[in-house]
Amino acid sequence: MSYSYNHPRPALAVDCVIFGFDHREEAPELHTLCIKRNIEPFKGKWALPGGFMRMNETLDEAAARELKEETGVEKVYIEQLYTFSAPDRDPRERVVAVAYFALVNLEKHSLSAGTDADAAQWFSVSKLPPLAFDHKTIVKTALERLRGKVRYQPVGFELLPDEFTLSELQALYETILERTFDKRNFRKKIDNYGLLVETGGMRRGKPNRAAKLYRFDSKRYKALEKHGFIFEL
Amino acid sequence: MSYSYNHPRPALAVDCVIFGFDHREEAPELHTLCIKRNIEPFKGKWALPGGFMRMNETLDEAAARELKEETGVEKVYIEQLYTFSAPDRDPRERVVAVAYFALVNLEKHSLSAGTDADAAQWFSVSKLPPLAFDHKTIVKTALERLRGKVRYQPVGFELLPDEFTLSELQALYETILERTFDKRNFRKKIDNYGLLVETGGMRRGKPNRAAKLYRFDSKRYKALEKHGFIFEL
DNA sequence: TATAGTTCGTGTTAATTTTACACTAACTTA
DNA sequence: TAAGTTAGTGTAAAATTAACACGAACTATA
Repeated sequence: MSYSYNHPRPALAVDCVIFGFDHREEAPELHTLCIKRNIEPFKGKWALPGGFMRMNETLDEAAARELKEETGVEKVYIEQLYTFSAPDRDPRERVVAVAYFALVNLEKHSLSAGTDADAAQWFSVSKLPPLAFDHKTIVKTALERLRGKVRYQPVGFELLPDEFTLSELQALYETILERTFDKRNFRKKIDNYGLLVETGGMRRGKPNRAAKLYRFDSKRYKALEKHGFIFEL
Repeated sequence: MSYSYNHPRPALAVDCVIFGFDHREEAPELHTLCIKRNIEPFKGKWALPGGFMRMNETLDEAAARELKEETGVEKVYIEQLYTFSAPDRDPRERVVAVAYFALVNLEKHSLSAGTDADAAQWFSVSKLPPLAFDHKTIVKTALERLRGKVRYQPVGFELLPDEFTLSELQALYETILERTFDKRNFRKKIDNYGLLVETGGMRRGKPNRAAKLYRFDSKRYKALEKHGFIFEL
């Protein structure tokens, strides 16, 4: 058994992989929000936002807090990803990191003009800069989890604005899963689940036919989920 | 950013949910291996095997070590499950627990006659005794993960002996997923994947027709997996 | 104000996959 | 040798998925 409360202890940090998606891009991509470190170690390098857990908060709370403190992002979808514990992942001393991943609508959370571009920046996941610590591994793990998750849980909507078009939704799935879908078949499937509601609005502003706007009916999903319904794309 | 290495720190423990399955039972059930605590807190209560991470090992290593030390189980399938951090989950002081789940063949790991039944015992997951700390929550989380995982990754085989019959495999899936499968359809599907190899042996000893023995072809699975193949039940 | 350019929205058919379903074979025990 | 039990096998109907093309609606600009 050997429980003892007097072992030396690692520091315990949380790090957040924040995925953002901008449906307005022509060739949309997943993005991740990185922070430029202003202290050692890895001073000046890009890193995932994060920090140490406090003794009066849970890890979930610590992740949400760091997210807000470092990037202003709050009230978004966030879930625990994995705990990383390579003994040398921090060059100074032992730090175990509990990684989280968050999904945000990049449009809503695009960095305001006044923001110091040196402090925080979105990078497309295919063109990440070198990252501090083992953060590259963390991002990779988060991507794999997102790809797995998106197929059987409707989390993709978290990456879109509240109102979105079916084409935007399709582009999102095509981006994440790196494949294409047939437009009519995709719509048929989404339609059948009955999880989308027309808002009445239209997406205008582009030189082509306007598209209907929908929102995700999360109440209905929760109800269906209880009866064993499984979303699957 | 606010990285600092001088915060107060929680203790960091690992706990293991060990799932075992005995194909010889008439109404087979999933089991979990519990340890009786011989020190405070929760002295005398059942708990998941676990202990503190050491400064020179990873969490994976700590989990494997505790598993072996406390139950003798080694070289089995094990993966990180989730990190639990409720501030009051340990009545003494702050302890964050990284939970793992392991899958073992209960037959191979049944407690040898000499073992002190007071020290370690298998419980069917539907009849768990009260558990120390938040270990009940951990088991519940592990079960959910196992149910989700088993459907799209061939981990079920880890719960069976190296050689098993198709009926045993079917009973395993029916037990975990709490549903039944049609015998012919089940076999057809498994057959199509081409992941089972006849060993030539037969399961004898029961007063009925002997059944062919198979083993899981993990090499073939790994090869297929690389090309995007997804096992799905 | 007409035309070119672009995305939106829609239905049918064939192919594939999934489901439902029942009997004989093989072995053991009495 | 008969009774009891599990092993092993195929086919047809139903449901799901995949393939495929064109008119509608909107904007910009000629």
